[in-house]
This record gives sequence, C-alpha cells and structure tokens, in this order.
Amino acid sequence: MKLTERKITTELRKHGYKLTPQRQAVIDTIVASQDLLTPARVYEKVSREHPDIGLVTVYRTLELLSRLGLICELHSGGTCPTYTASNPEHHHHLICSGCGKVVDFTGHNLAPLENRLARESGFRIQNHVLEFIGVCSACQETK
Amino acid sequence: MKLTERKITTELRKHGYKLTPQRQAVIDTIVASQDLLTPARVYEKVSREHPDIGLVTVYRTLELLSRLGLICELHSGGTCPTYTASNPEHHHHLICSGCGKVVDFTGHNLAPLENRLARESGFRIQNHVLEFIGVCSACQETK
DNA sequence: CTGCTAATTGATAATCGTTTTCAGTTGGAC
DNA sequence: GTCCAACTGAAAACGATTATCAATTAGCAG
Repeated sequence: MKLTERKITTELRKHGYKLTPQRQAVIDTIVASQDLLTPARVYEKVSREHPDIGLVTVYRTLELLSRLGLICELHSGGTCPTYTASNPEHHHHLICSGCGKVVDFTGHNLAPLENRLARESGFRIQNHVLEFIGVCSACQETK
Repeated sequence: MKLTERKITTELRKHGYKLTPQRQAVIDTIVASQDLLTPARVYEKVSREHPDIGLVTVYRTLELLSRLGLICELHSGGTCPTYTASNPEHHHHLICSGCGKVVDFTGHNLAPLENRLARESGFRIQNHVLEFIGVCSACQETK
C-alpha cells in the first residue's frame, strides 16, 4: 500500500515540521512516481512545475522523509542512492558486475522472513533490497 | 568457497592481463580479508606493505577484478561501494533509515532462488545482497 | 639475455554527487 | 499583524571516483 500525500503531510505536522510548498512538490513527485528516483531525477521532475526550487532543498527533503520512514532509501548497484515511497510494487534485481546490465525478477516472497525480523528486532520494516550479483552470459564470453 | 590467490592470478593471465606486483598486493589483501572493504580501506591495508602504491591503482584493480567476476562489488547502505572475494561467508543486513544503525542477521537460505535465476538468466551468480530497510525501535519514538 | 611494445603505473587535475555554511525568507502559533 | 524557529537558495566545501598523461614495466620475440 502506497503512502498517500495526505498521510505524509499529516506525519510531517505531527513531528513539528513545516509544510512548505517545496516539500509538497517533492512529496507529490515521489508519490506519483512508480520508479526508484535519484535525487537528481526528483529535482528534474520537480523543477518542471517549480523552476525555482533548489537541488539542496530536494536533498534535504528526501533526507527528512527518509528519516521519518515515509520514503525508503535504496542502494541498488549504481553509484547514487534512490528513493521511493514506502512499500511500492516490488521487484528485485540481478546485476551483471561486468557490464552493469540489470535484469528484474519477481516471485520470491520474503514476507515470512520480514515478519520474523520485525518481531525479533523491533524494527518497523518498510522495504527491502534483494540483489543478485553475477556475470551475464555475454560477459562470460568476453575476455 | 573463497577464491584462492592462485585462481585469480590464473584468470588474469587467461584474459591477457599482466600480473603486476601492485595487482598481487590488492588481490592478497582482498583474499585475506573476511570483511567487506571499501576502496579506501583496501588502499590503507595495501599501503602498509607497499607504501608507494597509488590509490588510483587500487581503484583500477578493483574495477578489473570486479569486471572479471573475481571479486564482488556490493552496495550496502553506506555511500561507498564495498568489495569482497566471491562467495564469502555471508550475512545480511537490517538497516535503520533513521539513524543508520545496521543489524546483521543470518539464517535465510537463498540457494534455491539463486539456482532458479542462474538457470533462467544464464548469469553466473557470485553473490547477493539482502537488506531490509526500516525504522528501529529507538527512532520510532523520536520525533 | 636483450630489446620491444602495449599495458600499466602514479601524480595531478577534473568531475560527480552530496553536505555545509550563511544570510535572507516564511509558515504557523499567538 | 507580529514574531521566531524552521526553512530556503546560492555558493562554497567536501569526499569519492574518474580522466589525463608522461614515465615505467611485464612479458614476449628474437
């Protein structure tokens, strides 16, 4: 279940943070997107509607939302972190360490493990990353 | 099964790469370590024995070994990638998006999934990352 | 062993993403 | 409306990584 914009703004208020137009814009963008977004990509999308928002503010907002657990920060292979609203439609990655090719896959249910971990650790778990790293068939042939 | 230094040097030769003392040193360091190492950490360790090796060379060697599939590059939460010899003793992480605390856990067997993926994709799978992201109990209480 | 050549190296500079600093602005409680 | 802490954007600082380039060297041919 994706977080709604409403839920997020309520959470912000509850923790004493102000609800600025800039934050609204970043939240809208994250919630509306199906993809994992890098900070630069969020900035690009936000800028279309709000040209005078600063990249710095995007970084700050992402950091805040992530800290409050309203969005998730993931590190999937590339050099930049990516963000997504909590509990998105989920898929996993198979990454080639040779050429960087990424293949998506689905169909593995981690819910039982997630429940066990939540119970044992006290964490409120929002998301997970499952990546396999290997060498794709093309790269196995290359010298 | 960890890769031996011998196996790695043989692979290098096979692909037409030269076996320099600098590469030897980096390989030794990676193979000898149980931990995930950042490039900076590899450089630090290598420098003890070989003070005149350059950080740039460490980066290049890590990139080469990773491309050949002899070591794995992982992205576990932090800002830097980390490297490890293929198929190390493996554990997984539970990461708090609030404070960054990392809790290790073990006991989930991904081998069946790994086999299925290798069969379906043609990848030679070397490693995997399984991370759960959430908010730890302490951060759930903080505003 | 000697010489050759392409691969490799280290130092420097450039680049990229991110964070800090700071002076000016603003949301929202009163 | 007034006020103040929270927030903002621009610029500078920062750390990790990559590109450039002249000098060195591994490994092969003779």
